[in-house]
Amino acid sequence: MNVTVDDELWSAVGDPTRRRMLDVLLADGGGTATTLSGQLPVTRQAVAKHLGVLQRVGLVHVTPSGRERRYEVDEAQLARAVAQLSAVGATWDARLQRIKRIAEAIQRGQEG
Amino acid sequence: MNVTVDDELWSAVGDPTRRRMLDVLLADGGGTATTLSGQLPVTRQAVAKHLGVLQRVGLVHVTPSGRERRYEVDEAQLARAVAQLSAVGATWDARLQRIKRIAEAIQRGQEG
DNA sequence: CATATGTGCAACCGATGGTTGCCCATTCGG
DNA sequence: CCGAATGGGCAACCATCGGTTGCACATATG
Repeated sequence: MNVTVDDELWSAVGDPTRRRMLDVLLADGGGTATTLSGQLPVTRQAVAKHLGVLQRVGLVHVTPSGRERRYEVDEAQLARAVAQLSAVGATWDARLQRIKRIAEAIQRGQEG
Repeated sequence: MNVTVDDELWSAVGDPTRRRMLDVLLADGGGTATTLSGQLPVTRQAVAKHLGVLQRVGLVHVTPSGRERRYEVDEAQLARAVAQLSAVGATWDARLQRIKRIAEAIQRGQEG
């Protein structure tokens, strides 16, 4: 019954800036720290740190080319992250449903 | 097409300890800072801070009774949080699907 | 009334997200 | 070929946050 989420993966997508970075990367099909920072309200260095985090958990992979380092989303890993999000959501949903059923049962008992 | 998630609500459920707290609260139907800290690997004070965060975003509400302060999950707000989680998941899913379709189209073009 | 128990508040610590500043590498133009 | 422009890495620094300890305060309870 434990939620048992991979906290690393979750906290990687837990940061708002990182979520937006993933968004931009998905929309543009990849990018560099510099191009990303141009589309986000943070500096290149901040973006670089986030890219490091995303890379460590495998959500992006990097391809050096000349003096650039192009980052792209690892689709399989992002799919895993999505699965975990919905797993937690499903767990809570189930508990809320159960509580609702119990509450209704109690009400029926009091009415009857 | 922006993800437009309520960052406050997301980051509230983004913390692993807070997720576990919500879990315990749902399982037990509520609790105090002291009872919660007994079921979690953190001190009462840490739990109290987290309860403050959860209360500020409306995920729990408190009922003072004597010297105790009993906290319970606000089911409607948790349902909202769940909805947001699945919304982000759905967005990413959709983008991954689109990328997949494009990739297949390119491959067909190269083959043909 | 005295003591045990539940909370709150404050100081402190380490990790993290963010910044600025500087230096190195590669590319590009005269 | 050499110098400027551009992309990137590294380090110092700051604020916030999750966590701790310590202490003071309020309320039950003997």
